Amino acid sequence: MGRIREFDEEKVLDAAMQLFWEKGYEATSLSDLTSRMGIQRPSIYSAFGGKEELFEAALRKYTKSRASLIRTRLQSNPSVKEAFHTFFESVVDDEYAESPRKGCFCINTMVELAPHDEKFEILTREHQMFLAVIFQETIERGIQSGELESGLNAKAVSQALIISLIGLTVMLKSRPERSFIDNSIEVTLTLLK
Amino acid sequence: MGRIREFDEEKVLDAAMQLFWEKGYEATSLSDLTSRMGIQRPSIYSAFGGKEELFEAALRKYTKSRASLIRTRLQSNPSVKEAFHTFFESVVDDEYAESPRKGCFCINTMVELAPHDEKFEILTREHQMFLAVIFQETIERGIQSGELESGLNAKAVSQALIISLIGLTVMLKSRPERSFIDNSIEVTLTLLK
DNA sequence: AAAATATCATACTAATCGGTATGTTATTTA
DNA sequence: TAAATAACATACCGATTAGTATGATATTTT
Repeated sequence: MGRIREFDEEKVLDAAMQLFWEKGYEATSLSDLTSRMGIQRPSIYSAFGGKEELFEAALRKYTKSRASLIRTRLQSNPSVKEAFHTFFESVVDDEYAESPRKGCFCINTMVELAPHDEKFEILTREHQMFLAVIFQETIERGIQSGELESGLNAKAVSQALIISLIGLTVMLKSRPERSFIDNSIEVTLTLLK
Repeated sequence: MGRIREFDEEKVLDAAMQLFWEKGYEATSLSDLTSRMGIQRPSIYSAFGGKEELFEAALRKYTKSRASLIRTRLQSNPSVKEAFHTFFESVVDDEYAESPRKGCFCINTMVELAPHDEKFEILTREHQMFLAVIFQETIERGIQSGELESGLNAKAVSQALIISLIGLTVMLKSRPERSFIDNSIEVTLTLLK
């Protein structure tokens, strides 16, 4: 078997994820990566293949954990309206607390790589579709509990909320006044009737 | 005065704009620029200053023309609801026709540069604020004509629509099914009551 | 213990990056 | 027409890029 690996693959992948998330693909160099991951260049290549494969692995790790976090947050509140409101505001709070504003790794990738690389086009689209399903299930729960109108188009509304969430996340990068964001959330969530 | 400039500054700036719009700042090299602009490297530096200044000039040109286009489109329809619907769908149509999907130059910059460069944070934010005002004026026109309810919060709704437009534009880069987008627009525009 | 194997760190590669120095050509001013 | 000026094209700069060859080190298998 030979010498045993000295670094924790999950830990260094996590470090790479943070870096790619913050700076994007092109602007992150292998030197940046080696210093942040704490391992040497050839170790990256033997463990992950190359810069692009490492990026893909980091993105997959991100989307997986992100989807599970969102599902958990939405399920943790019996009121669907409150659940969405709390969730949207928590996204905003988290982002306002951060500098620089990293936004969402998947959305960043959608903008930077999806138009030029089908692999990332598919990966990012499927993540958004997955989130849309989580939203839809949550809305359907609200309809069944009687909190939301039975005539509500759960699918269409969930898709509109996904679009709004993306827009919010992107807009936050330009550091708008908080009222702009809060107004938008307030108005958009009136779609949950 | 010396020798006269052989290239049209507006034309080469337009070529640079197209390139930055399509590939972003980092992924666009000086070699890409010289071949697309049809001028030599030192000409870029003497006319614009450098890569970053050229990028900023290109972005300013973009935001200026974009805002004026949007204003025109929204004003061209006496019905405010129809105006927004037609406008949103035209954005989608334009993007579906394009390959690769360039999206919005300002939004791309918001994602790539705004978090790391205050100059672009401000520039992109102010463009969105400007668009929000155009939206608001349009909504207020609808209220005055009686097409929209007088109780409508024009400012808040316009901000929500800006957020949705951003989300739409970004989401389109992952080539989602058209129904996803159309559902979102349909639902979101019910905010115009 | 010896052979095999896989990870490690160092140093290197060719290519490309943004930016510039240099000398020539064209135009204006005096 | 001569001097001054500015754009032109070519060729170059040091720095950095992603990726790799090499040899030493550590662990497993035989």
